[in-house]
Amino acid sequence: MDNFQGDLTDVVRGIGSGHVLASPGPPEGPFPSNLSPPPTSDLHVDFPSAATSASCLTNPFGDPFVSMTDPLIHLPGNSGYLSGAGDNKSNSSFAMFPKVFEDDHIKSQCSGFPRIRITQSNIIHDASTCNSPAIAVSSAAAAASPWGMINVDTTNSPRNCLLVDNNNTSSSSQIHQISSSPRNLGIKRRKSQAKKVVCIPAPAAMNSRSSGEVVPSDLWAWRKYGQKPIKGSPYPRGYYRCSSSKGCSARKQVERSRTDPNMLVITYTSEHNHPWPTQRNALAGSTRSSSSSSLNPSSKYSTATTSPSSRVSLDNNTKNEPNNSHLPSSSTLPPYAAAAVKEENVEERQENMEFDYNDIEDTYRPELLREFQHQPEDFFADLDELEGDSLTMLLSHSSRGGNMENKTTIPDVFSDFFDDDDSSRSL
DNA sequence: CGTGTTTGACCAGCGC
DNA sequence: GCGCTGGTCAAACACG
Repeated sequence: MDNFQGDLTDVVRGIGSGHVLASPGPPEGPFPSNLSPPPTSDLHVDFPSAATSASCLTNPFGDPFVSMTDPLIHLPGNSGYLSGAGDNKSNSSFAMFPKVFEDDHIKSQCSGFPRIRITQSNIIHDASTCNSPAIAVSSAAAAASPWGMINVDTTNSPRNCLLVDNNNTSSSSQIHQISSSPRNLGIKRRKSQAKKVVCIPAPAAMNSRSSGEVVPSDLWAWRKYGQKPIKGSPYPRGYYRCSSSKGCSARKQVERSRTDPNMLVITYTSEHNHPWPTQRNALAGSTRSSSSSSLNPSSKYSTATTSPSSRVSLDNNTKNEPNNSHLPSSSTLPPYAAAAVKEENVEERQENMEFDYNDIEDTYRPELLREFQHQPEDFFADLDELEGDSLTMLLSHSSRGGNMENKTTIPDVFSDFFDDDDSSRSL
Protein backbone atom coordinates (compact mmCIF):
# COMPACT_ATOMS: atom_id res chain seq x y z
CA MET A 1 0.00 0.00 0.00
CA ASP A 2 1.49 3.11 -1.03
CA ASN A 3 -1.06 5.69 -1.13
CA PHE A 4 0.40 8.77 0.27
CA GLN A 5 3.37 7.49 1.94
CA GLY A 6 5.20 10.52 1.08
CA ASP A 7 2.65 12.60 2.72
CA LEU A 8 4.13 13.42 5.96
CA THR A 9 7.01 14.42 4.00
CA ASP A 10 5.38 16.71 1.64
CA VAL A 11 3.01 17.78 4.15
CA VAL A 12 5.18 20.14 5.75
CA ARG A 13 7.02 21.35 2.92
CA GLY A 14 4.35 23.22 1.15
CA ILE A 15 3.26 25.04 4.13
CA GLY A 16 5.71 27.68 3.60
CA SER A 17 4.20 28.80 0.47
CA GLY A 18 2.56 31.86 1.50
CA HIS A 19 2.64 35.48 1.00
CA VAL A 20 3.75 37.97 3.37
CA LEU A 21 2.89 41.46 3.12
CA ALA A 22 3.66 44.07 5.54
CA SER A 23 2.80 47.62 5.26
CA PRO A 24 3.33 50.48 7.57
CA GLY A 25 0.53 51.82 9.55
CA PRO A 26 -0.87 52.21 12.95
CA PRO A 27 -1.61 49.30 15.12
CA GLU A 28 -5.07 48.06 15.27
CA GLY A 29 -7.49 47.20 17.86
CA PRO A 30 -9.51 44.11 18.00
CA PHE A 31 -10.74 43.15 14.72
CA PRO A 32 -14.36 42.81 13.83
CA SER A 33 -15.53 39.34 13.48
CA ASN A 34 -16.84 39.94 10.08
CA LEU A 35 -13.35 40.23 8.92
CA SER A 36 -13.63 43.48 7.27
CA PRO A 37 -10.50 44.48 5.55
CA PRO A 38 -7.82 45.00 7.99
CA PRO A 39 -6.13 48.23 8.30
CA THR A 40 -2.71 48.77 7.22
CA SER A 41 0.43 48.29 9.04
CA ASP A 42 0.16 44.66 8.89
CA LEU A 43 2.36 41.91 8.11
CA HIS A 44 0.20 40.12 5.72
CA VAL A 45 0.57 36.50 5.26
CA ASP A 46 -1.39 35.27 2.40
CA PHE A 47 -1.51 31.58 2.00
CA PRO A 48 -2.41 30.33 -1.36
CA SER A 49 -5.82 29.00 -1.17
CA ALA A 50 -5.94 26.79 -4.12
CA ALA A 51 -2.60 25.25 -3.91
CA THR A 52 -2.92 24.14 -0.43
CA SER A 53 -6.19 23.23 0.83
CA ALA A 54 -6.21 23.44 4.46
CA SER A 55 -8.21 25.29 6.83
CA CYS A 56 -7.63 27.68 9.51
CA LEU A 57 -4.27 28.98 9.75
CA THR A 58 -1.26 28.05 11.28
CA ASN A 59 1.95 27.49 12.21
CA PRO A 60 2.22 24.25 10.65
CA PHE A 61 5.55 23.64 12.05
CA GLY A 62 4.88 24.30 15.56
CA ASP A 63 7.93 26.27 15.73
CA PRO A 64 6.99 29.85 15.88
CA PHE A 65 10.06 30.87 14.12
CA VAL A 66 9.58 28.43 11.45
CA SER A 67 6.15 29.58 10.85
CA MET A 68 7.21 33.08 10.83
CA THR A 69 9.62 32.36 8.15
CA ASP A 70 7.81 30.04 5.98
CA PRO A 71 5.80 32.58 4.19
CA LEU A 72 8.85 34.55 3.60
CA ILE A 73 10.83 31.70 2.43
CA HIS A 74 8.56 30.92 -0.34
CA LEU A 75 7.88 34.37 -1.39
CA PRO A 76 9.93 34.35 -4.45
CA GLY A 77 8.85 31.08 -5.82
CA ASN A 78 5.27 31.47 -5.03
CA SER A 79 4.55 34.87 -6.17
CA GLY A 80 4.48 35.88 -2.67
CA TYR A 81 5.29 39.30 -1.68
CA LEU A 82 6.72 41.13 1.12
CA SER A 83 6.45 44.73 1.59
CA GLY A 84 7.55 47.09 4.18
CA ALA A 85 6.81 46.15 7.69
CA GLY A 86 4.91 48.39 9.93
CA ASP A 87 6.55 50.96 11.97
CA ASN A 88 5.00 49.93 15.09
CA LYS A 89 7.06 46.95 15.93
CA SER A 90 6.73 46.82 19.55
CA ASN A 91 3.41 45.18 19.60
CA SER A 92 4.06 42.77 16.95
CA SER A 93 2.62 39.44 17.50
CA PHE A 94 2.30 36.25 15.70
CA ALA A 95 -0.12 33.65 16.41
CA MET A 96 -0.69 30.38 14.82
CA PHE A 97 -3.96 28.65 14.88
CA PRO A 98 -3.90 25.07 14.32
CA LYS A 99 -7.12 23.44 14.00
CA VAL A 100 -7.99 21.48 16.98
CA PHE A 101 -9.42 18.16 16.32
CA GLU A 102 -10.95 15.80 18.59
CA ASP A 103 -11.04 13.39 15.90
CA ASP A 104 -9.34 13.36 12.66
CA HIS A 105 -12.49 12.33 11.05
CA ILE A 106 -13.77 15.69 11.50
CA LYS A 107 -14.14 17.02 8.11
CA SER A 108 -12.33 20.08 7.38
CA GLN A 109 -14.52 22.79 6.19
CA CYS A 110 -11.92 24.54 4.30
CA SER A 111 -10.57 23.56 1.03
CA GLY A 112 -8.04 26.20 0.74
CA PHE A 113 -5.53 27.96 2.77
CA PRO A 114 -7.07 30.91 4.29
CA ARG A 115 -5.45 34.15 3.82
CA ILE A 116 -3.89 35.18 6.94
CA ARG A 117 -2.98 38.54 7.88
CA ILE A 118 -0.42 38.83 10.46
CA THR A 119 -0.19 42.15 11.93
CA GLN A 120 1.85 43.53 14.59
CA SER A 121 -1.35 44.18 16.24
CA ASN A 122 -3.62 41.90 14.40
CA ILE A 123 -3.72 38.63 12.80
CA ILE A 124 -6.53 38.21 10.49
CA HIS A 125 -7.63 35.10 8.96
CA ASP A 126 -9.27 36.22 5.86
CA ALA A 127 -11.99 33.89 4.91
CA SER A 128 -12.40 35.41 1.59
CA THR A 129 -10.45 32.71 -0.06
CA CYS A 130 -11.79 29.94 1.91
CA ASN A 131 -15.04 28.72 3.11
CA SER A 132 -13.54 28.30 6.46
CA PRO A 133 -14.50 30.44 9.30
CA ALA A 134 -13.17 33.84 9.39
CA ILE A 135 -10.82 34.38 12.13
CA ALA A 136 -9.84 37.71 13.34
CA VAL A 137 -7.07 37.93 15.68
CA SER A 138 -6.14 40.88 17.62
CA SER A 139 -3.25 40.98 19.87
CA ALA A 140 -4.81 43.84 21.62
CA ALA A 141 -7.63 41.84 22.94
CA ALA A 142 -5.44 38.88 22.86
CA ALA A 143 -3.37 40.33 25.52
CA ALA A 144 -6.07 39.30 27.79
CA SER A 145 -6.27 35.87 26.47
CA PRO A 146 -4.56 33.03 28.13
CA TRP A 147 -2.30 32.79 25.26
CA GLY A 148 -1.59 36.38 25.57
CA MET A 149 -1.98 37.17 21.97
CA ILE A 150 -4.93 35.56 20.53
CA ASN A 151 -8.29 36.78 19.75
CA VAL A 152 -10.07 34.71 17.33
CA ASP A 153 -13.46 35.53 16.25
CA THR A 154 -15.12 32.84 14.36
CA THR A 155 -18.52 34.18 13.97
CA ASN A 156 -18.89 32.52 10.68
CA SER A 157 -17.22 29.42 11.67
CA PRO A 158 -18.68 26.32 10.39
CA ARG A 159 -18.79 23.43 12.60
CA ASN A 160 -15.69 21.68 13.56
CA CYS A 161 -13.63 24.69 13.42
CA LEU A 162 -11.77 26.16 16.23
CA LEU A 163 -13.21 29.05 18.00
CA VAL A 164 -11.42 31.29 20.26
CA ASP A 165 -13.68 33.50 22.09
CA ASN A 166 -11.96 36.39 23.46
CA ASN A 167 -14.91 38.44 24.32
CA ASN A 168 -14.07 37.48 27.70
CA THR A 169 -11.27 39.74 28.54
CA SER A 170 -10.61 38.07 31.75
CA SER A 171 -7.53 36.09 32.19
CA SER A 172 -8.86 33.41 30.08
CA SER A 173 -10.33 33.22 26.70
CA GLN A 174 -11.97 30.19 25.43
CA ILE A 175 -11.57 28.02 22.53
CA HIS A 176 -14.57 26.21 21.41
CA GLN A 177 -14.75 23.48 19.08
CA ILE A 178 -17.95 23.49 17.28
CA SER A 179 -19.26 20.09 16.97
CA SER A 180 -17.10 17.15 16.62
CA SER A 181 -17.19 13.53 16.10
CA PRO A 182 -17.90 11.68 19.26
CA ARG A 183 -15.55 8.99 18.44
CA ASN A 184 -11.89 8.91 18.46
CA LEU A 185 -11.30 7.07 15.31
CA GLY A 186 -7.89 8.14 14.57
CA ILE A 187 -6.01 7.14 17.59
CA LYS A 188 -6.40 4.05 19.42
CA ARG A 189 -6.05 4.42 23.05
CA ARG A 190 -3.51 2.24 24.55
CA LYS A 191 -4.01 3.21 28.08
CA SER A 192 -5.97 5.95 29.47
CA GLN A 193 -3.38 8.39 28.49
CA ALA A 194 -3.84 12.05 28.16
CA LYS A 195 -3.27 13.15 24.65
CA LYS A 196 -3.22 16.40 22.96
CA VAL A 197 -4.33 16.51 19.46
CA VAL A 198 -3.42 19.28 17.18
CA CYS A 199 -4.55 19.64 13.70
CA ILE A 200 -2.67 21.81 11.39
CA PRO A 201 -3.02 22.55 7.76
CA ALA A 202 -0.72 20.56 5.65
CA PRO A 203 0.30 21.82 2.34
CA ALA A 204 -0.37 19.84 -0.72
CA ALA A 205 2.53 17.85 -1.85
CA MET A 206 4.80 19.64 -4.13
CA ASN A 207 5.14 17.64 -7.19
CA SER A 208 7.98 19.55 -8.52
CA ARG A 209 10.12 18.43 -5.79
CA SER A 210 10.55 15.19 -4.17
CA SER A 211 12.92 15.94 -1.47
CA GLY A 212 13.20 18.11 1.50
CA GLU A 213 10.47 16.81 3.59
CA VAL A 214 10.05 18.72 6.67
CA VAL A 215 7.93 17.81 9.51
CA PRO A 216 6.03 20.10 11.68
CA SER A 217 8.59 21.12 14.06
CA ASP A 218 8.24 22.50 17.44
CA LEU A 219 10.67 23.43 20.05
CA TRP A 220 11.75 19.94 20.69
CA ALA A 221 13.83 17.57 18.82
CA TRP A 222 11.93 14.53 17.73
CA ARG A 223 13.23 11.28 16.61
CA LYS A 224 11.13 9.05 14.55
CA TYR A 225 10.94 5.59 15.91
CA GLY A 226 8.28 4.07 13.89
CA GLN A 227 5.69 4.34 11.28
CA LYS A 228 2.59 2.39 10.69
CA PRO A 229 -0.11 2.31 8.16
CA ILE A 230 -3.37 2.96 9.85
CA LYS A 231 -6.34 0.97 9.03
CA GLY A 232 -8.96 2.95 7.30
CA SER A 233 -6.56 5.65 6.48
CA PRO A 234 -4.58 5.92 3.32
CA TYR A 235 -1.97 7.73 5.25
CA PRO A 236 0.60 6.27 7.53
CA ARG A 237 1.24 7.50 10.97
CA GLY A 238 4.65 8.44 12.08
CA TYR A 239 5.78 7.96 15.63
CA TYR A 240 8.18 10.30 17.22
CA ARG A 241 9.75 10.60 20.55
CA CYS A 242 11.60 13.43 22.05
CA SER A 243 15.28 13.26 21.44
CA SER A 244 16.07 16.47 23.12
CA SER A 245 16.80 14.66 26.25
CA LYS A 246 17.47 11.08 27.00
CA GLY A 247 14.82 9.58 29.08
CA CYS A 248 12.22 11.99 27.96
CA SER A 249 8.99 10.20 27.44
CA ALA A 250 7.36 12.82 25.32
CA ARG A 251 6.02 11.47 22.12
CA LYS A 252 4.00 12.54 19.25
CA GLN A 253 2.28 10.99 16.34
CA VAL A 254 1.97 12.64 13.03
CA GLU A 255 -0.45 11.68 10.40
CA ARG A 256 -2.64 13.16 7.83
CA SER A 257 -6.25 13.42 8.41
CA ARG A 258 -7.85 10.67 6.53
CA THR A 259 -10.71 12.84 5.57
CA ASP A 260 -8.71 15.84 4.74
CA PRO A 261 -5.25 15.07 3.53
CA ASN A 262 -4.50 18.67 3.79
CA MET A 263 -4.66 18.52 7.46
CA LEU A 264 -1.98 17.14 9.62
CA VAL A 265 -3.02 15.56 12.81
CA ILE A 266 -0.44 15.63 15.49
CA THR A 267 -1.01 13.85 18.69
CA TYR A 268 1.18 14.61 21.60
CA THR A 269 1.52 12.11 24.30
CA SER A 270 3.33 12.16 27.54
CA GLU A 271 5.31 15.03 28.84
CA HIS A 272 8.78 16.30 28.49
CA ASN A 273 10.73 15.78 31.59
CA HIS A 274 13.21 18.39 30.78
CA PRO A 275 13.41 22.02 29.89
CA TRP A 276 13.48 23.24 26.42
CA PRO A 277 16.45 22.03 24.62
CA THR A 278 19.15 24.57 25.00
CA GLN A 279 21.33 23.10 22.41
CA ARG A 280 20.80 20.64 19.78
CA ASN A 281 23.31 18.03 20.56
CA ALA A 282 23.61 16.88 17.10
CA LEU A 283 22.88 18.01 13.66
CA ALA A 284 23.67 14.78 12.03
CA GLY A 285 20.77 13.48 10.18
CA SER A 286 18.75 16.49 10.81
CA THR A 287 19.05 17.75 7.33
CA ARG A 288 19.33 14.52 5.62
CA SER A 289 15.72 14.37 4.89
CA SER A 290 16.19 15.98 1.59
CA SER A 291 18.18 13.21 0.19
CA SER A 292 17.24 9.68 0.54
CA SER A 293 13.76 9.02 1.56
CA SER A 294 11.88 11.52 -0.33
CA LEU A 295 13.43 11.01 -3.62
CA ASN A 296 11.14 8.18 -3.82
CA PRO A 297 7.70 9.36 -3.14
CA SER A 298 6.70 5.96 -2.13
CA SER A 299 9.65 5.74 0.05
CA LYS A 300 7.93 6.37 3.06
CA TYR A 301 6.39 9.06 4.56
CA SER A 302 9.32 10.59 5.84
CA THR A 303 8.92 13.18 8.35
CA ALA A 304 11.48 15.45 9.57
CA THR A 305 12.79 16.52 12.78
CA THR A 306 12.69 19.89 14.18
CA SER A 307 14.87 22.22 12.37
CA PRO A 308 18.09 22.58 14.19
CA SER A 309 18.36 26.11 13.13
CA SER A 310 15.09 27.06 14.44
CA ARG A 311 15.97 25.49 17.63
CA VAL A 312 19.12 27.34 17.86
CA SER A 313 17.36 30.53 17.48
CA LEU A 314 15.18 29.69 20.32
CA ASP A 315 18.07 28.64 22.33
CA ASN A 316 19.48 32.01 22.03
CA ASN A 317 16.46 33.40 23.57
CA THR A 318 15.58 30.81 26.02
CA LYS A 319 18.94 30.64 27.50
CA ASN A 320 18.52 34.09 28.74
CA GLU A 321 15.91 33.16 31.11
CA PRO A 322 15.17 30.31 33.33
CA ASN A 323 13.21 27.70 31.72
CA ASN A 324 10.13 26.87 33.56
CA SER A 325 8.27 25.76 30.61
CA HIS A 326 8.56 22.09 30.97
CA LEU A 327 5.61 21.79 33.09
CA PRO A 328 3.21 19.00 33.02
CA SER A 329 0.52 18.83 30.53
CA SER A 330 1.07 20.87 27.48
CA SER A 331 4.74 20.90 27.78
CA THR A 332 5.00 18.67 24.84
CA LEU A 333 3.13 21.01 22.71
CA PRO A 334 4.46 23.53 20.41
CA PRO A 335 3.48 27.06 21.06
CA TYR A 336 0.64 27.08 18.71
CA ALA A 337 -0.53 23.89 20.14
CA ALA A 338 -0.54 25.30 23.55
CA ALA A 339 -3.03 27.75 22.40
CA ALA A 340 -5.33 25.53 20.62
CA VAL A 341 -4.78 22.09 21.73
CA LYS A 342 -7.16 20.20 23.67
CA GLU A 343 -5.87 18.12 26.40
CA GLU A 344 -7.33 14.96 25.35
CA ASN A 345 -8.50 12.26 27.47
CA VAL A 346 -10.18 9.90 25.21
CA GLU A 347 -12.67 8.93 27.75
CA GLU A 348 -13.72 12.36 28.67
CA ARG A 349 -13.77 13.53 25.21
CA GLN A 350 -16.81 11.72 24.22
CA GLU A 351 -18.85 13.38 26.79
CA ASN A 352 -17.46 16.75 26.68
CA MET A 353 -17.42 18.14 23.26
CA GLU A 354 -16.75 21.60 24.19
CA PHE A 355 -13.31 22.73 24.64
CA ASP A 356 -12.65 24.96 27.48
CA TYR A 357 -9.62 26.94 26.95
CA ASN A 358 -9.26 27.35 30.60
CA ASP A 359 -8.25 23.81 30.76
CA ILE A 360 -5.21 24.41 28.79
CA GLU A 361 -2.08 24.76 30.63
CA ASP A 362 0.18 27.21 29.10
CA THR A 363 3.52 25.91 29.79
CA TYR A 364 4.70 27.03 26.47
CA ARG A 365 2.95 30.24 26.29
CA PRO A 366 4.85 32.22 28.74
CA GLU A 367 8.06 31.43 27.08
CA LEU A 368 6.78 31.92 23.67
CA LEU A 369 5.12 35.08 24.45
CA ARG A 370 8.23 36.34 25.90
CA GLU A 371 9.94 35.28 22.81
CA PHE A 372 7.67 37.29 20.74
CA GLN A 373 7.68 40.14 23.01
CA HIS A 374 11.35 40.31 22.80
CA GLN A 375 11.72 39.56 19.24
CA PRO A 376 9.19 41.53 17.38
CA GLU A 377 11.17 44.64 17.16
CA ASP A 378 14.06 42.99 15.59
CA PHE A 379 11.98 40.75 13.59
CA PHE A 380 9.88 43.39 12.04
CA ALA A 381 12.78 45.58 11.72
CA ASP A 382 14.22 42.86 9.66
CA LEU A 383 11.10 42.58 7.67
CA ASP A 384 11.41 46.16 6.87
CA GLU A 385 14.62 45.50 5.25
CA LEU A 386 13.26 42.61 3.42
CA GLU A 387 11.01 44.79 1.54
CA GLY A 388 11.44 44.06 -1.98
CA ASP A 389 11.71 40.43 -1.80
CA SER A 390 15.25 39.62 -1.86
CA LEU A 391 16.04 36.43 -0.27
CA THR A 392 19.59 37.07 -0.80
CA MET A 393 19.12 40.05 1.24
CA LEU A 394 17.41 38.01 3.75
CA LEU A 395 20.17 35.59 4.01
CA SER A 396 22.88 38.08 3.94
CA HIS A 397 21.09 39.89 6.59
CA SER A 398 21.29 36.93 8.76
CA SER A 399 24.94 36.66 8.48
CA ARG A 400 25.77 40.17 9.14
CA GLY A 401 26.72 41.31 12.52
CA GLY A 402 24.55 42.90 15.03
CA ASN A 403 22.40 41.32 17.57
CA MET A 404 22.66 37.86 16.35
CA GLU A 405 20.86 36.52 19.23
CA ASN A 406 17.68 37.48 17.66
CA LYS A 407 18.49 38.11 14.14
CA THR A 408 19.89 34.80 13.37
CA THR A 409 16.67 33.27 14.18
CA ILE A 410 14.77 33.78 11.06
CA PRO A 411 17.48 33.54 8.58
CA ASP A 412 18.70 30.34 10.02
CA VAL A 413 15.39 28.86 9.62
CA PHE A 414 15.27 30.08 6.14
CA SER A 415 18.47 28.56 5.21
CA ASP A 416 17.21 25.38 6.50
CA PHE A 417 14.41 25.37 4.08
CA PHE A 418 16.40 26.58 1.26
CA ASP A 419 18.68 23.74 1.65
CA ASP A 420 15.82 21.51 1.05
CA ASP A 421 13.74 23.34 -1.31
CA ASP A 422 15.15 24.42 -4.54
CA SER A 423 11.86 25.28 -6.02
CA SER A 424 11.40 28.04 -3.60
CA ARG A 425 14.72 29.43 -4.42
CA SER A 426 13.95 30.54 -7.85
CA LEU A 427 14.35 34.17 -7.17
C1' DC B 1 31.09 8.88 15.55
C1' DG B 2 26.73 10.56 16.79
C1' DT B 3 22.23 11.17 15.40
C1' DG B 4 18.47 10.41 12.41
C1' DT B 5 15.35 7.45 9.35
C1' DT B 6 13.55 3.15 7.65
C1' DT B 7 11.21 -0.98 8.34
C1' DG B 8 10.06 -5.62 9.80
C1' DA B 9 9.08 -7.92 14.01
C1' DC B 10 7.18 -8.09 18.33
C1' DC B 11 4.07 -6.75 22.04
C1' DA B 12 -0.17 -5.23 24.08
C1' DG B 13 -4.93 -3.40 24.18
C1' DC B 14 -9.44 -3.98 22.55
C1' DG B 15 -13.56 -5.98 20.38
C1' DC B 16 -15.93 -9.99 19.17
C1' DG C 1 -9.47 -16.97 23.67
C1' DC C 2 -8.49 -15.21 19.24
C1' DG C 3 -7.59 -12.00 15.84
C1' DC C 4 -7.04 -7.36 14.56
C1' DT C 5 -4.78 -3.18 15.03
C1' DG C 6 -1.92 0.23 16.94
C1' DG C 7 2.42 1.24 19.35
C1' DT C 8 7.20 0.23 20.19
C1' DC C 9 11.63 -1.96 19.51
C1' DA C 10 15.82 -2.51 17.33
C1' DA C 11 18.88 -3.60 13.54
C1' DA C 12 20.47 -1.73 9.36
C1' DC C 13 21.54 2.07 7.02
C1' DA C 14 22.21 7.16 5.77
C1' DC C 15 24.06 11.58 6.64
C1' DG C 16 27.18 15.28 8.25
